[in-house]
Amino acid sequence: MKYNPEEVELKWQRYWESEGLFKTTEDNRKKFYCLEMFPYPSGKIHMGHVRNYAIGDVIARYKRMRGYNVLHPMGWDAFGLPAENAAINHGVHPAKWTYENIDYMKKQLKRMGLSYDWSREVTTCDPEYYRWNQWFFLKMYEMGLAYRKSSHVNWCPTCSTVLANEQVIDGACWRCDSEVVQKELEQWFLKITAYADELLEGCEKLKDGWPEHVILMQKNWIGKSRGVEVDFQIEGSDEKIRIFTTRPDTLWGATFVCLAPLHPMAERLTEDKKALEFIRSKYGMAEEKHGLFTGRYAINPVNNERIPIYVANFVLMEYGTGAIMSVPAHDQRDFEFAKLYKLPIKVVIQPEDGKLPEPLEEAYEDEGVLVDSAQFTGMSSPEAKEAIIKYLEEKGLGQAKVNYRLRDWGISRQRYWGTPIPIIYCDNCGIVPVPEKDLPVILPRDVELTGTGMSPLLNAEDFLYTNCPRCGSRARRETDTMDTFIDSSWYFIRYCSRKDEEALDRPKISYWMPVDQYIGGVEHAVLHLLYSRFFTRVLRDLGIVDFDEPFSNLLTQGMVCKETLRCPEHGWLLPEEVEDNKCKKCGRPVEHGRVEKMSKSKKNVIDPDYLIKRYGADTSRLFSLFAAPPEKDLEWSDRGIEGTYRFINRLWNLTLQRADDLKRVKDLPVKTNDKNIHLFRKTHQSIKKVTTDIERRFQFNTAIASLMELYNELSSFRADTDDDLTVMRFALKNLLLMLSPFAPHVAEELWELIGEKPSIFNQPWPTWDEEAASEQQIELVVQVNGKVRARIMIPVGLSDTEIKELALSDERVKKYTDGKELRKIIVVKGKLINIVV
RNA sequence: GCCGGAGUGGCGGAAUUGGUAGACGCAAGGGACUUAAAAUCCCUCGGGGCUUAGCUCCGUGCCGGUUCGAGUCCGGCCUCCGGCACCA
Repeated sequence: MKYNPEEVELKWQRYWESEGLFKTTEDNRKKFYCLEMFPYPSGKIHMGHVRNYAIGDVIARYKRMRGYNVLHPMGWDAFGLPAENAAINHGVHPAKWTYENIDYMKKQLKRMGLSYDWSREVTTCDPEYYRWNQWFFLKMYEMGLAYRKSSHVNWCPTCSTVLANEQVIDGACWRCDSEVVQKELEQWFLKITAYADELLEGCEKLKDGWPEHVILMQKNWIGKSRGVEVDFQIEGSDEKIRIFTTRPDTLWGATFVCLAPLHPMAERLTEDKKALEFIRSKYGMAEEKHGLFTGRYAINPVNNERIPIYVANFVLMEYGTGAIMSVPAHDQRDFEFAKLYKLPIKVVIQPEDGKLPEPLEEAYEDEGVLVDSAQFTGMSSPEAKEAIIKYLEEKGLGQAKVNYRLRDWGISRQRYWGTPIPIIYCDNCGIVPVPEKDLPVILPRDVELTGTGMSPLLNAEDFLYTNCPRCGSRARRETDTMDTFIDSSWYFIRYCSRKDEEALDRPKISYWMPVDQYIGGVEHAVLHLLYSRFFTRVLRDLGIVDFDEPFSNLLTQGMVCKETLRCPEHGWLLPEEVEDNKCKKCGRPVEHGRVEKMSKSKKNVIDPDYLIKRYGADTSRLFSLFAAPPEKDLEWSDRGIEGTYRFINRLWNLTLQRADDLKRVKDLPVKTNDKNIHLFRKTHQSIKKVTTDIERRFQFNTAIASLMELYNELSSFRADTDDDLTVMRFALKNLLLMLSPFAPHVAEELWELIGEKPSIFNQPWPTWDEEAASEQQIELVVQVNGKVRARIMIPVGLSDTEIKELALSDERVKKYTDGKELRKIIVVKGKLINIVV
């Protein structure tokens, strides 16, 4: 019988479903929560999903066999802009588009044979899901964590809508390419900065379970820095300018003060409003520096020097106090600004070894020794920082201060396809939160999506107008919807109970949470993970959860990449548009580009549907796990998947050939002999290798390699006696057990074929016997002066002296040692001996 | 610019704490089977040299160091990939 993946896979998928094998409930076993980042239902799954979910499924199935009660859910990150664009471009309602995509993608995931408990499926655009977004928002509003503030946003004048930062490409709108302007708009914010320090400190707890670089990115994003705020008196005024600096050791080198263009004092101090307007228009443009002298001076509080006050486009209003002291000698930005406007540059830090050149060619930003700094002259930078902060505090001139680069999270979106923000604006009562009993505030279906105006909800009158919950008079609803990152900030908690159960079931949450293993792309290393960590802490403060960190372990998988093909005339090409290395359309030679992340625009994609049809789910999964370790990028290879397919076929054919014999014989124990002991030992070695490879950072590629080795041993084994067959049965059973998390369907089928009862997933993971795995003889490597000169087989357990004697008496070794003085002999147990002459 | 990560055969990748570099797979070459092809199976497979059943030298981006011994540790460079990018 020929291996027919589709037949085998559908058979077992039906079996698993009818047995309810992956339905999970709480019990007294040790739990394991295995979670993969849920997809956006964009239409079809792509190879990145295949890889992500294959990795997660191996872990879930493996942990299950190790006796854990495994929670392995799946759902849909279903709100978002593409649905709205589909509506605008193709006239299909976002809801219809989204739910149809979900249907299709769910079929695809089921066809992959993933071990999900679908009864917990989450769909974020479902009112029963997003009502909780609204509930959390109301709670945060009560806690003072949600507030409304006017802020500057990216605005596309052509589309007349707000753009997220990632939708601004080189200062232009991603959709229509027109120049993006800054506009002031009232927006809702969540006070994530209230948790800045906690989120930073929490990184320590993640050290064991998260990749170092992700923790680092989180830390950088939070960006804690210690410094001091200092007041500079404005000459001829009672007012002071408060600046923030992390370099109080350079205070004596300040030669001017700069205000952010939007600093309230910039307006007051500047006469030339036109010039100020110009500087404001250059705000945030990193390429060029622009400044405007206000005509006023400030007094440096430490030396009473009179220094000019500028407005500068590079000074950020959002960070620190929105004003800085400028020390051009020791800050490159200030240096460039000083050069541009011919301002003095005053050196107050000298490097420990040597002297700075005069004139300076660039700022000296490193630490050093203070000069020309009154009583602090001669101190080192770190020591001076402390001393000067103390001095400023004592004199009442300044105060130590910690700043974060993390900003509060702006969650308002002028879009339709998202969670309505549950707020009502009443002319009498002002901002009124929607009462909890009125949740969910349902997103109306019947709206017109044109893509050019403001939020379509502004035209949905039934939605827009309501009565004020406080005074009953006619009032308006908030028409902005929430950032979709809200949806994904707590979905892992919703999975803890089934769809038809209570959403925030505390005992269930405390049983399953935190997530033991989270798996997803590194593109979410900052935002999604940070927001989830923030939400978890808010939920903790609400008494809903009893832990701080939602994800104990994180695996960030690499991208799936493929070579790009390009015709000089027709652009990117699909493989089938190429023949004999030439473009089919024009016959020009094809350029083989770099190996890049698969993307539709570059046409270097592989369609999972095609793969599964051609090779089956098992081969597709196995290859994506074998081709590279999970956290590294995976390079697609057509030949590679053929090889994986051949492996499964070989295993299939071998099992079928011997199935009758193997069914006939008993399981172990058996008396091993010189011939079959190799296979017996190899099996134990393989169990050890595969288990440690999975346990130790999920090295599935090498685990699969050892399964192939075991297969190779098995296929070259000639079973002559029943004892031989028993050993063979033992080897094959273990091979199938170990293969089952990787290629579940074929493992299940072959398991049944050799007379075992399904399901293989109710079997425990095999264990190895250290003694049975150890070799009787080892190959000893003999080095002379570090070079390999001989390899000799020796029995295990010899003493160092015996090993030395054996090594020194070897002819090949003698050649190098004869007549020479032995200086030192190093013996590495069980491996190697190095003779130094 | 700053902060990370990586660089190993023709290719994807192995190599546990410093201890046999190249596991496993792919490609390639040779052979068996076949009327033939595909599929399958077997053998070879980092490079050079020699007196070629063997022996020997070189070899993990480059230069240096530590060590009996370095792909692995240390210092300095080069290239590629990712993140942040005026955060004072």
